[in-house]
Amino acid sequence: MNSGELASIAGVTVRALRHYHQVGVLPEPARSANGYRNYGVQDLITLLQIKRLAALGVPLERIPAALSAADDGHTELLDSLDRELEAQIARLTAQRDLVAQLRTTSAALDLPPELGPFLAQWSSANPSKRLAKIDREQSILLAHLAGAEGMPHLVAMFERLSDPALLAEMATLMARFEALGAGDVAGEATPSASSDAEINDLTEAFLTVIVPAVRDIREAGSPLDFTASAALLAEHTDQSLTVPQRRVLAGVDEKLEARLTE
Amino acid sequence: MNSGELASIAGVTVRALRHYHQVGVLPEPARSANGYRNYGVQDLITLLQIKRLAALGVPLERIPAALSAADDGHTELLDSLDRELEAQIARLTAQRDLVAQLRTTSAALDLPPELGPFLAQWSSANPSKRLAKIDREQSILLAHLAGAEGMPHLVAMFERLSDPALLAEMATLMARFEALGAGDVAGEATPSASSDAEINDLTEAFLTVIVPAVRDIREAGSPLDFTASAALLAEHTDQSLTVPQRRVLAGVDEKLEARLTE
DNA sequence: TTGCTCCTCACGTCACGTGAGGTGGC
DNA sequence: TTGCTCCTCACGTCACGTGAGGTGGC
Repeated sequence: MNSGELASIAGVTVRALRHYHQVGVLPEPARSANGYRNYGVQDLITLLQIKRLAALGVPLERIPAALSAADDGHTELLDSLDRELEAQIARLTAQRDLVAQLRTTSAALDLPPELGPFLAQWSSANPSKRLAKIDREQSILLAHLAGAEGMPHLVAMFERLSDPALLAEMATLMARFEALGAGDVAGEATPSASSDAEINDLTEAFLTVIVPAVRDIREAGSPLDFTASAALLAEHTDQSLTVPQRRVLAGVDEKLEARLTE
Repeated sequence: MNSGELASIAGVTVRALRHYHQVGVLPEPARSANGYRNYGVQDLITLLQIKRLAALGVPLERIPAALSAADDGHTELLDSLDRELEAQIARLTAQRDLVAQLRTTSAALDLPPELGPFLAQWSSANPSKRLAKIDREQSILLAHLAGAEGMPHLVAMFERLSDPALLAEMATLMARFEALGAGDVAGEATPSASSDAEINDLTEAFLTVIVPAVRDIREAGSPLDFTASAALLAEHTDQSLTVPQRRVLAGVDEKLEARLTE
């Protein structure tokens, strides 16, 4: 039997035979005068044994030991294979569940499925692509910073912010916000055309709308604390917003605490 | 943020960052004067997006396209991920079922689980290690040659051969067979001490015991046909048996057909 | 000076797949 | 001479892990 015959009888490729020789699970047979390998039945048997063990998930390296071991000494090997397979299946099943969840909610892939619906809702209420993107990126950051333990609390927060009345009010405010200095993104380049009056007005409007929600969230006693990551979050909004928009945000930030305790 | 900071915030290794740069999913950031990479929040966001898509099973190569695609254009991607995961889980589950089957029957790993119990039974009836090994190897060959379609018929054959009465008779015959020329394995080296009379006696005894079983198997109309592989199977027994043992087998082979039609 | 972080190669992983380039056999 | 099989390198796969060897920063 030469390589081709053995391979086709056993149902493997010739390259696989070579590989088995290389790693030492299948002994090199004698050669014919022309250099062709000359296999015997024993090689076929060994090859079939290799195939069977490999199909069970035994790594090639461990096959020689497994084959020469006493017939009943395989308990340990089978146990470890089973554990390994169980773990792999669990991982893949979790992945598939995630995929299924994303399919049913048809939300963005790059944020946690729990938050997807909120973001979808917000962006449909607020047609600005730019602001929607900022929201999504901010959510990605918040979700990661909150961690798995913080997720339920983050969800609770997002739920409060999705109050229909609040959303309705936010929609008009966001339109005004979007209109603020549209054009000069992330740079002091052109001094904005927006008047200080509009900036102040908008700041106050935001505060009015937001304060009750923030109050509720505070009172819920969420353990979430992003102060350690405030710099990161600030860097993000700074990069993404126009100068007048940043002024509004800064104003809201500055006055929020005072308004909350009023 | 330098590499170490970004990596620890995002929960990846620094080497992973380098890899993402190399394959182009994460842009190279600017460098500080000392050559250190200087990352920003955008890099963190991108990194978190990469982690999330990778966790879904999206290959790195496809991540940039997935991230820049329209939010709702992911149906196709999710479908293919789901199919892929389903197939993988099915494969692993089949493997695990196999492992479980081998654990409960605690049979040899290198033969099909369906045949394991028969071999275990035979080898316990016949304590010769050498003969048991030959049986096992022969079974491995037969199982492969029969293929998946032939397995049920092979099992039926093995079942018939496991008839308790037949096994009891075979046990004593196999002891005599094993005693035949023990010592000169697979070579004409020492002319065997076994008498021609014992060889003839044993041949006849085997025929008497085997003929009814073979008759039943023939009548069952099994579609199995190993004549195409007869040379392979013969090579195997020739290699594994002593000269007098081979004489017995040859005798059985020669006279079997005639006895069947008597 | 010591310890820590950063940097750039570059090989290893696992079981082969896939050419590249060359030589016997019918 | 042509087509087929065999042979030996040797690189590629996928997402990084793991040193090796060298240089700034506190």
